[in-house]
Amino acid sequence: MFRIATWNVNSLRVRLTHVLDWLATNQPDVLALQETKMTDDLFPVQSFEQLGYQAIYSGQKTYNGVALLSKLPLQSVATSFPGYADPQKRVLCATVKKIAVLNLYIPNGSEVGSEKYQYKLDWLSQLQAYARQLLQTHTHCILLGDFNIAPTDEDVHDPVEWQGKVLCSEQERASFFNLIDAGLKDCYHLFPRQDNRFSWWDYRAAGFRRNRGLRIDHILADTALATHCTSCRIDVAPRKLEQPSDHAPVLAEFDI
DNA sequence: ATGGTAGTTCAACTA
Repeated sequence: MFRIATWNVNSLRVRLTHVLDWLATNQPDVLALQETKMTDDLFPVQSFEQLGYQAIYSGQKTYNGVALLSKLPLQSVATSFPGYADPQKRVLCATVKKIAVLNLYIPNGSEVGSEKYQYKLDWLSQLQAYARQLLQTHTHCILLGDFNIAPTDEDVHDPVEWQGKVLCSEQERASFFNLIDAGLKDCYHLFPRQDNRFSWWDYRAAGFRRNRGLRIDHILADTALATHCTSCRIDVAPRKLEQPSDHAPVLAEFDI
């Protein structure tokens, strides 16, 4: 059995006890974190070691930052797409059990047509190339993280309100399905959909209380590995705690 | 038509 999860924690400093509690309860083999918002010298390595997790991380001050926590040995780490120099720390790749695990914090994009949106599209085209490379060079691949893309209207609380907006625009969605077409499955879709189950809710305007959410955090597995997936669920429990992240963790299980 | 909150950092930015 292999259990892997993703969680945008929106500051690991603030969310450390939430993450430690969640690890202790759910016992994933691997947890991918996004938006750690801390430099590597401040990463709380020992807190995770005490729970039996090795940590690798690529962080920066104030923004972004990704990490992988693992009970199993991690190998061949990469912290960027080859040939794409990005000062923003959004990528962390390692192999676990001969699976290439790619932890992603895809840019938000701010607003359709903005400079940040163009950066997102450029970044996504870099991801396309790297994902294809990984799929060719590794028997198994898992891409997971905060994709900042709601793939279809089913993933949006109010598709009319969100139509054409960032996270839902045609170009972003096309890029997501282009990635799927490279040979990946959205593990969430391998099981009956939990109605109106989202992974992110805006802190503003009581987004969570009103379930005004989007499903933008994903776990994708290569088609062969996907046949071994036995569950994939969004865990909203941590979103109900005091001082929660605006994202909920997503957890998938494989019988390998 | 554009606010609402949260985190980092301490005025303004990102989400």
